[in-house]
Amino acid sequence: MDREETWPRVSGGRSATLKDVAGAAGVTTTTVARVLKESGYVAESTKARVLEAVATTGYRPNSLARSLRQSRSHVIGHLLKSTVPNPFYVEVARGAEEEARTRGYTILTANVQHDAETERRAVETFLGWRADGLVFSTPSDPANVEYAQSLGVPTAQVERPRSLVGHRLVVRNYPSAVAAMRHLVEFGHRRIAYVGAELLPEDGPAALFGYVERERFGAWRDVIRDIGAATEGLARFGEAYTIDQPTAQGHGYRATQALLQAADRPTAIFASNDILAAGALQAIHEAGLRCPDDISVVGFDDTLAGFLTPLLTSVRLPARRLGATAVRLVIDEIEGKGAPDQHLALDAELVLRRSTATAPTRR
Amino acid sequence: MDREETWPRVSGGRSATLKDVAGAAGVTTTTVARVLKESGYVAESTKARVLEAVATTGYRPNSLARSLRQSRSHVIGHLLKSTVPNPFYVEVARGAEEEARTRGYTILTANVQHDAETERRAVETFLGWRADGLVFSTPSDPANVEYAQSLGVPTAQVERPRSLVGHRLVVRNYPSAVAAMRHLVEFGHRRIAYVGAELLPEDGPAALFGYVERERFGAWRDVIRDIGAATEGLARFGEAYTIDQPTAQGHGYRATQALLQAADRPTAIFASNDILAAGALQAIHEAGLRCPDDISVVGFDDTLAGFLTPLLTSVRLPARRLGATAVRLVIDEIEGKGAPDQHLALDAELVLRRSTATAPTRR
DNA sequence: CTGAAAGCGCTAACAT
DNA sequence: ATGTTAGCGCTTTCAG
Repeated sequence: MDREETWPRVSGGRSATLKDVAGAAGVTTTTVARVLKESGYVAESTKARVLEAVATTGYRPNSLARSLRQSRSHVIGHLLKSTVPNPFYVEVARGAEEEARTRGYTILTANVQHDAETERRAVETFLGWRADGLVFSTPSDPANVEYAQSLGVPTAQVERPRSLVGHRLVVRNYPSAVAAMRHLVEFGHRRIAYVGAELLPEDGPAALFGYVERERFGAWRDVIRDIGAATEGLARFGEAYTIDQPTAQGHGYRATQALLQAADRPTAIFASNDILAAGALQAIHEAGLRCPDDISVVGFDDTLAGFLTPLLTSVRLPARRLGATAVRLVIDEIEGKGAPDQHLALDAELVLRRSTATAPTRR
Repeated sequence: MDREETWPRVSGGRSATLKDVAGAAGVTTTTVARVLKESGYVAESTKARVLEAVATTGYRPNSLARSLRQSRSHVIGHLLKSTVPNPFYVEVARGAEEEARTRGYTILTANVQHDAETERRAVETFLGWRADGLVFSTPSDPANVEYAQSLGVPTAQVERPRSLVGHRLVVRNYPSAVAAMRHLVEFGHRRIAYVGAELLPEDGPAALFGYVERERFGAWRDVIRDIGAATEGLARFGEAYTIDQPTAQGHGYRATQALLQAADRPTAIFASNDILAAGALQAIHEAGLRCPDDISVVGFDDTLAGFLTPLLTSVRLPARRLGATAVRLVIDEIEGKGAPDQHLALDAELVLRRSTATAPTRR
């Protein structure tokens, strides 16, 4: 009587079931279900009694039972290649979760590193939970996508598709990369280096996902050609997403170091992601040069840009929308609306900051 | 006969059940279950037949049905406050998933921003799926932790607990913060500024989670006192985890700007996280000064350190272990091993890089 | 407007 | 060494 507060619960520690609610309200489980789903005719008086019973018993629907009965889990499995530290994927995950929530779905996430085997196990786990759909951001092995798809489970591949089956969502890198290059050209730069990831062959298995690097590099090459400038020795390829743990230095740093030692060094660097650009800034600083006074730098992805010195001009990817759209396509397919195997391209956007400026006059 | 390959499946598109396997093997579901669980006696010959049937039908256990039947989902809900961009939480998530996987559990993740209401909804979702335990990294509202706990669901709070119930995992910030300060002192610094988050009152609701900032600040204050140096005007508090979107500038930048304008400016800055340190480096650069020649900087968390110029000396948090340990404590409690309400503290580690050097001789 | 009954796929106690 | 049976909590006909 004088107890402070008590959580509504069924005695015994187990949580209340429909039956408990029905018992408390003096009706059957069918009626309770009708009230909760707001479907079918229920007398106002019984409805009130049921609602009260729901409150006092602390009833919470059991998603397990519902999913089993309906053969529909309302679960979307999300395989995230969360290359640490990449805020891009965090944003993709957020977009995915928001979209899923508004549509009454739950997202199950698995952080897959670069590994095909871990990815396969994650797919198995998701299918074990009878996930209604799968989102790969991004896939490690096309076989895993095709496996799910062959089982009739809708899939979407985000940013770097590896298979032609299921939905594919890509980023239109080329226009914004061209914009970044033109931005440099407008500042009078003609000697612009490219520091990026290794290009993958246009045919063969890498054809699909290699488009990212090809578009970024293509923009560099095309603009350089347009202005009739030189390219020799100015394109440097290497491992783009990791940095050595002990030295904290990677391809961006080393490539820039090499570029700066050349007799005719570039006045600007176009890096194919922010991690590489960060390395470029470190090398520039160590060489006793200043960005953007001596050399301009643009990055890509806009992940680290706001934290670097100087603030980095970069291209922002539509991460959140990528995640949300992937989930939307998958749910639409699950629910029988919308065409399968859609292929969408989303736009990126150049964000101007402080790392670009007028090219220094010729030494 | 000449079909290339066919995915093992039961006709009709639905996935195979125990019954399908049993039918194919000419036994009952019980026997199949026994073979799959490797428990009880099964004749070698039947075992072989069953295994073959499993393969040809493409049987995959239904976790939904199993969980419902056992009243144990083997699911851990993980509420992640993924303040973008914070690789710390990504690492916590990885640690949690690895531990869960090795113990046969699945992690359900929800990215909760700073929001108590979103967190509450996520808890509801997890409980709807009958999660066996919950990990808060970190909680937004103590009521949500207490709610789960009151329902008999084991919880763990990571890094910044807000409630005294359930397991709590904290980081021992003080010793490594002192180490960072002593490192500066050994380089001859005496005028060391503190740039950090607002301190929270030691009593009241913030007492619990405010320890992080109090320990970091306390280390600064204690070492400064030990060496008998000045503190006036050298501690700057503000919003520590976000930066303005348009200007990409935050407290770290502005506080440092102010410190540098003072007549007797500090020779070193102790920032209470890497985001603040990044801002400090930006301000130092813009003021025409050089780090570490003119001014040294140390950060905390080691999230951005490897990407900054110069490479930042910072304190690394045991993120992965935090996630793994939280999951371990929760699972142990679920399985009835290990004490409830444990309170563990994990150590952090100073990582020396390039942003600290000998103090400049007095101007 | 409400109830009875079957069954989603699995497990576990109890036979045989 | 294998089978029978009941039931986890819910939804969904089908009756009334």
